[in-house]
Formats: sequence, structure tokens, C-alpha cells
Amino acid sequence: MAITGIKGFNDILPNEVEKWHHIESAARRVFELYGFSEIRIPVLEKTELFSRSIGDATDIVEKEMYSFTDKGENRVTMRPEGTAGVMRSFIEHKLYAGDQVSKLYYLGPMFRYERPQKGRYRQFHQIGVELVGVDDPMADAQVLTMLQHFFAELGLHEPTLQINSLGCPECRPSYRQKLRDFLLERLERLCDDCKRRYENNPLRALDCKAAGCREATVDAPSVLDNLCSGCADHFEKTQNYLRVNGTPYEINARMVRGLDYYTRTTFELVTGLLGAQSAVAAGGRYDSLIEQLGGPSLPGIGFAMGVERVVLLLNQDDFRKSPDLFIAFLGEAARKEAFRLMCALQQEGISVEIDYEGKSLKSQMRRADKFNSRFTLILGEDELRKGTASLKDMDKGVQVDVPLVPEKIVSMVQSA
RNA sequence: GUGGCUGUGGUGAAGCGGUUAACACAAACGACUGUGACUCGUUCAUCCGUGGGUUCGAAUCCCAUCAGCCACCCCA
Repeated sequence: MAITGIKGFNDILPNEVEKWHHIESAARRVFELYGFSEIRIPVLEKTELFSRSIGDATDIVEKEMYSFTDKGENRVTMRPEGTAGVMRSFIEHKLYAGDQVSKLYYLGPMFRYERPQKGRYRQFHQIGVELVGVDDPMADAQVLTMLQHFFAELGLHEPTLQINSLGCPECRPSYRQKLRDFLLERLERLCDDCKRRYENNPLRALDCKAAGCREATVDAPSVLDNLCSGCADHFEKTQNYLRVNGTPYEINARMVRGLDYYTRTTFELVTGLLGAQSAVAAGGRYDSLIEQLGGPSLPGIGFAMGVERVVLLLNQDDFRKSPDLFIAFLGEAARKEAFRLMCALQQEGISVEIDYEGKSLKSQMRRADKFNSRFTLILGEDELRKGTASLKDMDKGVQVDVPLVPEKIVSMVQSA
């Protein structure tokens, strides 16, 4: 029995990788337009980093982390998300020293031990952004606008932006209590999951899918009505900025985020095209995280998108690449010349394919067709004696004689 | 961690107790001995996820196991 890969750890095959390149280069292009720079951080961090930032009681930390003890007896974890590591690095290297504002982006694999399903894998990839050092709502709007810009760049208009505010350490606890009181009164009507949520994460009960819970919570107090004046003002201004530049959004007061460090603005880019997974990208503000991790008191806001989920939305497109030229040859003398030309042309920036086996001309032509090559250069004994070859335009079906001079061939291929 | 569905070649699949395990696509070669796409022909699963059982006989029934998918929880 051949060895197989690990559950939830997927190979991204050459065909698929084209889509990934497309997404990654769009991200780089757009984010850099907004002044963000890439940061590359390790995949492994001390376990403590995640328990302190994401939150000890969250499912991610409680049961989904790939944690182990290394040979030096250190408790380490394969990162389940990117923000914590980026902030650790930010603090460790005092990136705040150079400029008040830091704009960073990252991309790479994340790991969570979950049961795989559509759009969810144990090793998955995120492209994320962090804007640190600004608490003005303009930063919130800027990040959201950039996220929308990125999706527009990919030609995806379907996912919609939903925003909410989770309040701050000032106003959230009292809202949370208010909500718990509300839930307690109708605990009987809630599903078993929500009875549990009532205990550890009452906010979650608000976006329960069960019909009974939806009915029971229609009149639930809204976070947005219970924000302190600072948070309310921040949320209002964020929306004003979004309106100013015409970024479409909707408010979803029942949206909950899974990580403990979020404050104030939170958001998701949701779609109905991913099965049970609706969030393609999500994020929020984290104004106390950096200080909590032992850094200076600086606010931040960011998001991460699930690359696999974006790939799923891109399913229709064909990213197949085809070579500029295919060289077909007949006989050993022609084989050498074909090899010489192929190398010379490749160095000139022309992509060339060849049949290494040198089978029948028919077979080689079929191969040229299969590659969808723009041109085929046919090199036989007769041509070789004359110092020429036939260059065939595969779409038009016409062919002309060309001298065996790489520069000539380059110009003919490029001018087409 | 829980639940449901599915497992036949490179792919999509038919077959539902006795078949040479259909068909289609892909692939290779040939008809066209130096020219692709169309057409035609030939080749391409001694084996039906794996292990065991029932039976004269199993891809087809039973059990176990593994894998995949989807959903719940949770999340990008």
C-alpha cells in the first residue's frame, strides 16, 4: 500500500496552483498599493502566544491546536492563525519605533485540528493584513475598502461585507450580562448548543441556525444599542467613511467573532456559495492585544481570508498556460539542432516545449496541439540541409520557412 | 468529538449472486511511410478500498476496518 497524505492536509496540484498565483499576486498588488509590506514569520510559535491572544477558552486553543513538546522541552504550537505571530514579531522587533503606523500583510499555511469539510482543512492558507497604530475609524474604513478592492480585482462581486461592533472592555461586559439575563428567561426554548453557549459564549446564541433559537432571540438586546459613547461614535464614523468612498456594506448586529482579542469593529465577507462555510474573509479591531502581549499600548485592525475559500469561488476560470512554441524534429541531426534552438529561445524568453522521445512527426504534432502551442517549428533533414525550418501557426494552419537563427524566430513569434 | 452518505481503470461511470466487468472521455499507436484539431481502427481493470464471513459460486449479501465527501460543533 502506497503512503498517502494526512487527513486534512491537501496537495495543491500544478493545475490548481495557477489559481493560487493569481490570488496571491492580486493580493500583493492591491495591498502594496495601500502601503502594506509583507512580513514572513515562522509557522511554529510558543503555545503560550496563542493561549494569551486568541483566548484560553476558545475552541481553537482548547481543542484545535497542533501542539507538542519539542526536544528542548518547549511547548510549541503550529500557528492556527496569523495575527498573534505577527504581533509577537512586531513587538519583539519594535516595529513601532520607526513609524507610528505599521501596515503589514502575510500569507501562508495555518493549522487547526478540525474535522475537514468543504472549504475547511487542517492545513489551510490565509492571506492576512494588519494595520497597527491608528485608532481613528479611517483605518477601519481603509482596511475594509482595501478588502473590497481585492475581491473586485479578482472579479468577484458576490461576497458581501457585513460589519458589526463588539464594543470594548468598557461596554462589552455589561452588554454580555444583559444578554445573559435575556437568555436565562427563555433558556427552555433554546437548543442544547445554545444552553451551553449561554454559559461560555452567550453572543453565539444570536447566530444559531436553529429555528427555535432564532424565534426566541428576535427581541434580544443588540450590541449596537449597548455600546458606550466612544464605541458608538467609532462605529458611526466608520460607516461614514465607508459611505464617503462608496464601499457597500451591511450591518449584522448578530455577527460574532471567534477570537477573544477583537474589540469594536468586526466584519466578515460572506457568501452563500461555499456550503456551510460562509466567511471568505473576516477580521476586526484589536485595540488591547498588543499591550496584552507585553508590547506598547497600540491599537490595531486586520483581517484574514481563507485562500482555499477564495479558490473555490474562482472555480470557473481556466488558468491553463500554453507554450509559445513547440519544436518537432525528425532524425538525430535535427534533434541536436532542435535542442540548441530550444535552449537559445528559452533564454530569449520564449517558452518552448518539445517531445523528448522524438516520436513520429504525427505524434509530435498531436503533442503540440495538446499543449495548445501557438506555433510549431518543424525541423527535418531537408530543412536542416538548407539551414531552415518550417514555422507553423497552429491557429491559422499556415507555415513559412525560417532560418535557423534564434533571433529571427523570436521576432516572428513575438510579432504574432 | 458527533452524525449522514459514498468507495468499480488515469477520469466519469454501468453492473445489484453465475457477464470475456458495459459504455464514454482521456492516453498510446496506426489508417495518412515528414504535419495537429475532424473521422476510423487497435490497445488500455485477471480485477471491483482493505480484511474476514455466507454461498457450489460475490464487484454484487453480511461483519469489521480504512479512506473520501458532506453536515453539526467551531471557524478563514
